Amino acid sequence: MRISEVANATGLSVDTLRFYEKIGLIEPPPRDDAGRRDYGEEVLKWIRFIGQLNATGMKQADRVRYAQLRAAGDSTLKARREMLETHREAIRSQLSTLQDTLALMDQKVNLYRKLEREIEHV
Amino acid sequence: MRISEVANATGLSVDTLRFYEKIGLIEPPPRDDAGRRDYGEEVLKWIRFIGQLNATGMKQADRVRYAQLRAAGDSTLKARREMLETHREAIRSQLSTLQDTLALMDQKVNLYRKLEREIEHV
DNA sequence: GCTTGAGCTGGAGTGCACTCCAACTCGTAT
DNA sequence: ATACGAGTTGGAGTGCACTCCAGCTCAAGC
Repeated sequence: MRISEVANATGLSVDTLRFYEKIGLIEPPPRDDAGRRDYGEEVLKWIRFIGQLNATGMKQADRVRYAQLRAAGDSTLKARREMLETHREAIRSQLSTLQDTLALMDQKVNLYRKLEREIEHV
Repeated sequence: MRISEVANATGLSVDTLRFYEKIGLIEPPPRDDAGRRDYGEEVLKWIRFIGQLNATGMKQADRVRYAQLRAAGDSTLKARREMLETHREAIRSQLSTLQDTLALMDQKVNLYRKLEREIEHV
């Protein structure tokens, strides 16, 4: 796959893909005869995964660290698991913040509706 | 209340409080005889609220817009309610991303534990 | 009356995560 | 043969949300 195809398939820009490679978040893919990046299919799964880590608030430095552990092979399984467990806790705490705030939004929206009706009736 | 007390009570820094005032997120409080900011208690509630909007991903520009509507009084009730409803939807979508990713973390952690055991037994 | 500490202002600096640019090389279509 | 589009590099620029700084004033304690 060429870089533009990966961009299309993932929603990342071509520039972001090269940037991710530069910082070590994506393994440098092999090149074709013209020197162009030639990605394998498996990169799509990886990009989706780091996208999920991103969307759930993992810092870039940590994603890079995870990527490097992954690239280093089986000896880093424990370290990777520990990172995921830490992130899992971060997600749990975000979930509870979001749930609290969702309840607050519901409450405020109802209050505002009520106030809007009262003002209308003046 | 003086600015350092507000900082202490909210966890924001003194600089951030002044910055929030500069961009219109906090109403300029009255000053004492020496020209120092003299905050009322109600600012704490407001800061906690904007902190929740922040923690749930509302952009600064939108929080400022909400603050300005609030400062403008009752005629903006509808606009504020609509902002909160929009944000409520954003929260719902974040919740589902987080839940999906939490499930994925659980799955991966279990897989990693399994692999660690297998490698240990070699 | 002098030091210390908190607060003040306007403006510069920081860190993160991209995003864009100039100047170049290839491969394909006309 | 040439024009065009997609790709390449190294490096500069952007936007967000703070964070820090210099140089100042003021109030309270010794």
